[in-house]
Amino acid sequence: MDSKNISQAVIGRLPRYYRYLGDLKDEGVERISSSELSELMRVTASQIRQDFNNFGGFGQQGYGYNVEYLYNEIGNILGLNEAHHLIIVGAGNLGRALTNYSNYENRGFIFEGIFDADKALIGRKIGDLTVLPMEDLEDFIISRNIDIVVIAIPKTGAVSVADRAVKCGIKAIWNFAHTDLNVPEDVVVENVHLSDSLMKLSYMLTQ
Amino acid sequence: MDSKNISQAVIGRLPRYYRYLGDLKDEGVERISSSELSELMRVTASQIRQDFNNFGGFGQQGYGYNVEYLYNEIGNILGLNEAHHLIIVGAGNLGRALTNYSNYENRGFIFEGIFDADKALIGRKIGDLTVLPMEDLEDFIISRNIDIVVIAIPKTGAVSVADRAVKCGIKAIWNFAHTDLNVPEDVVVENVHLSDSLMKLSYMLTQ
DNA sequence: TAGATTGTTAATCGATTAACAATC
DNA sequence: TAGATTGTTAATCGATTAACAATC
Repeated sequence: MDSKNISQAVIGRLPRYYRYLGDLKDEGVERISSSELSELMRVTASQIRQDFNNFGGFGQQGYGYNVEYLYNEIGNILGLNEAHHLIIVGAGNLGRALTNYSNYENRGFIFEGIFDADKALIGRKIGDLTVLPMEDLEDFIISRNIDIVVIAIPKTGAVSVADRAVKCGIKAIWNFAHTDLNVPEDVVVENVHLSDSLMKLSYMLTQ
Repeated sequence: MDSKNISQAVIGRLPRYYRYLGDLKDEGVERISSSELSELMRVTASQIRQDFNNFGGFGQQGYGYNVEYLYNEIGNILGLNEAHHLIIVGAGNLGRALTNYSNYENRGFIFEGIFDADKALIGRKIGDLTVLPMEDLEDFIISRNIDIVVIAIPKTGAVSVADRAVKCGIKAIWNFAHTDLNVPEDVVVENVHLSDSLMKLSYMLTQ
């Protein structure tokens, strides 16, 4: 819960810890040592202990870590105890796929609306949501107190949508468009560049 | 084109260089210096030069880099000049979204088939493809010489699909399931764990 | 208490940045 | 030739691993 500067490397590993600890918890495992977890996750035990100690000690000498406690603590560090209000811009296949994330795994993420520029899609039901027109974006963000905007449209429209959302005071963008977004310092951007990922795969194949 | 060990950090940056160079090329820019590119991409010029020099010199003292030449070279390093044959397992929204990647940006990636366990989906058309039943997986991979399997199903089925595909000799897996896959050393796995990405976003929001 | 395992310091390794000689 | 900018070496910084004293 400390706010000293945690490196990106550490943060990037937290969700994976969270995933493994969740699985262990579901299997009814009560305690685990850094060396057991190390073997399971194929990382060094040193790294595990160092990572956890960035946030203060979660373990106990001679015993190890309590799985459920550690799971919850990491969840808190990740902010999963807080509710986040999202909208999706883009009601194509990708946007629709992402609406599923509200259900099971990530209960803290509440998808409040989905938008599209295509007149043919407006009014269509996608799960509990109804596709809204782009003109409603600003009003909706403000009235519903939206934190996070998911950009699931091609790069041509992405920059302008990001700008509009930023002007309304959103705090974060989950960006699936193949472009980088320039936003003010206090707005967080998490990019998912699928084509970059596919290129990395391609690179590894040529080796 | 060198095969000395290139670090993951460098490889991870190549697609981004490729993206920026592609844009510059499209804008008709002929040459660029590391310091100009540095400003554009917000990384250090030193890093750019170091990165490129992992693969031999692409530039010229006093001039900089030729945009088109550099773009093509990085494309070759990434293996984009070679054809890759893919199938998608999972014809849900995510699987459907991914079929689009064959079209525009990544011409080297040829999506040959899409599979699903859901009887209701089998036979349905998705773009040029027809949804095939899971029983056909092995025959299809072998007869069509498939390199890459895209796993776009929930984690419950993912491990067994990966195993079946590996047995047929596929070389790589693009994994969207929320689980790690254990595969032989010579099979490449590129994970896209969307929920991990969302958790990272959540973490950054709490800071 | 003895054994186990953490928390934490120190050592190593690798990646990034700075500097500059080579050269177009 | 002079100016510009790379390629590359050296310095710095940060992340990972190893080691061990603290302690449950």
